[in-house]
Parts: sequence; structure tokens; C-alpha cells
Amino acid sequence: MTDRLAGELGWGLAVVFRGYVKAADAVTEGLPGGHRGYQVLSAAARDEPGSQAALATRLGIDRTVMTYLLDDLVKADLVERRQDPCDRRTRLVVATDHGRTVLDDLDKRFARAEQHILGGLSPEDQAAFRALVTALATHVNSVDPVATACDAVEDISTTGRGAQVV
Amino acid sequence: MTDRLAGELGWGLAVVFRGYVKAADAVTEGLPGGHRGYQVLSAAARDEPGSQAALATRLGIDRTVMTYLLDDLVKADLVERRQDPCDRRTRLVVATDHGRTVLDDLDKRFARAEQHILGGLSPEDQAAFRALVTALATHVNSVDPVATACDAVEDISTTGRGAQVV
DNA sequence: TATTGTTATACTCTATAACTATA
DNA sequence: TATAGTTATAGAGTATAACAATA
Repeated sequence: MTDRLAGELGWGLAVVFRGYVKAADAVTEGLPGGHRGYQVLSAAARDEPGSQAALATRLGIDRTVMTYLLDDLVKADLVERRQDPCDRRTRLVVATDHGRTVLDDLDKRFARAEQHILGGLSPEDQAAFRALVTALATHVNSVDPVATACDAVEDISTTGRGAQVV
Repeated sequence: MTDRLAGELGWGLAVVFRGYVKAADAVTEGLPGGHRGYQVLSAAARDEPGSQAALATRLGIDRTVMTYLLDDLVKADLVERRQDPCDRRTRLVVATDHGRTVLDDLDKRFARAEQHILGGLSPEDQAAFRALVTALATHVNSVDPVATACDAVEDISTTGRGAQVV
């Protein structure tokens, strides 16, 4: 179609991410929290029990949002909050037996949803994309996006006028 | 770290996309609409003039949101709405001279923001990732994510109980 | 009747601040 | 003093519905 050089990465990421969320939420009918509820449940079932705050940080959501999310998942008997014997302030998030059963089914659903999103690529490219996304996410999570990007702004600002247009 | 098989794609996409938005918005200080204002301005300057609705569809945002976004960009004298000689209902979105000047600067800023996000990859992997994202986005935009994903649900539902847990 | 664009409204999601309890 | 978690509130972002103009 038309040429799209600048901003193409942002456009592509937005389209792909939105498509994933739509497909994932369509597949989580009845699951509290939609695709994020699945991520929490998946972490609660497969990872070592962690605090709500740690879980929120890794999933990139606010700790207050995590409270609501867990409230709903607990109500549905999918996860439970356990006392941490080492620190009575923290609650460990663990999947219930019922949660693990539901997760088995959800895994299959999500596998299909993901396959649908990646369906336009060859199997080799799909594997490559998965690996690259994981590598990027790990990298991005280990840096402060704003700080470094703002350094870049400073570099540009010294060479001309800024983009302050209003 | 911990193993993360199921849902890893969704987690990675969310982290990378959020990181991009953060870095991009940090770099668009003063630009109405943040990173999406940049996408609109970029399309208005480089693509053939299109209607607001067409632009909204391609960027994946609601047409009512596009109205607000354009209001602000017009106020800032970055784009203008032109009468379409072929259809008096539609408004063509075109960048102003000032908009093109500002865009030159924004392009450099976004190049750095994108570089920051992709910085964890080798140059070859960066190019590969950009190409894969573009290919995926083109594919995703051409399909209805919900419909196909719901087909997948039906397939699963016939083999056992659903994920309806509440 | 259908479509473009606008406006007003309502809804969802997320962040902020204040609070309790622990450390 | 600092941190984990909760709650209430406010804010941003988004979608819904009704409308006018045009096809």
C-alpha cells in the first residue's frame, strides 16, 4: 500500500497487541480479568509463589489493580491468598486445584488464540518472533523507558528547536 | 528465571508495547495526542490524503476519538481538514507546512525512542523484528480476530467443559 | 437507507491518595 | 521510616448513542 517508514514499528506493535488482546479476551469468556486474569492464574500455578506486588511488577500492572484482579479470581475459586510465613505483610498468590483444572483448558484456548495471531507467518518465523518478543520484553523490563528516551530528547534539543508546539 | 511457557507471547507483547508507548510519549512532550498524534501527523504528511474514517480504521482507533485527536492537531496548526471535492461529507486530513517541519524533528525523536526499545537486540535481529511486526500487523488487520478465535472456542467446547467459571 | 463527521453521555480502565498492618 | 495490601476517589481513555449533512 502506501509507504510507511517512520512510526511503522509503533503502528505494528499497536495493531498486533490489540489483535492479541481481542483474540485472547474472546477466548476467556467468563474468566475474571480476561487475558490478564489468565496471566495471573498462569503465574500462580506455574511459578513459585510470589507476593502480589512482585506479580504486579512483572505483569506491568498497578498493585491496586492487582488487588481487584485477585479479588475476582479468589471469588471464582481460581487462586488463593496465603500468609507468607516469613513476612506477615505479604500475601502469596497460589492457584487452587480448581484453578489448575481451568488453566488446563485455558492453555488450549490461548494456544489457538496465539496461533490465530501468528497464523500469517511461517512456523520458522513464528518461532523467531516469539523468541524476539521474549528477548525484547526481558530487556525492556530491565530498563527505565522514560529516562533513556528523555536523554535522547536532550541530545536533540541541543541541535535545534524542540517539538513543543502548543 | 522462572519458566514461562503458556501466555508468554501475551506477556511479551504487553511489556514491549507498554515500553514503546512510554518511551514514545516521553519523546512527544507538547504534541497533542502523544504517540498517536505522531502517527496521525505522519500519515497526513506522507500518505495520500484520506478521510478521517479511513485514517481511524488503519490506526485502529474509534472515529469519534479521531475527531478529538484532529481537533487538537488542527488547533496546534499541524494538520488541516480539507473538503473532498468528490464527496462533501468527508474531510481529507493533510499536514500543514508547520506540521511537516515539526514532523522532521519528531522523526528523529522517534527513531531514538524505537532504538531504545530495540536496543537489546543485535542489528540483524532488530531488522528481523521490524519486518515480522509489520508482516503480522498487515495480517492481523486483514482478519477478524474475534471470529476466528471464537471458532477455536467452539472446537474446544465440544471436547469438554468450557472455561465458564463464574 | 447508508455514510461521514460531530457532540454529549456513559462506561471502563488506570492511577492517586489515604489508611491499616506489619517490618 | 519504609513496605504490602486495601479502599475510595478522581482522572484518562474509550465506546455508545443521537444528531446533522450528504450520498
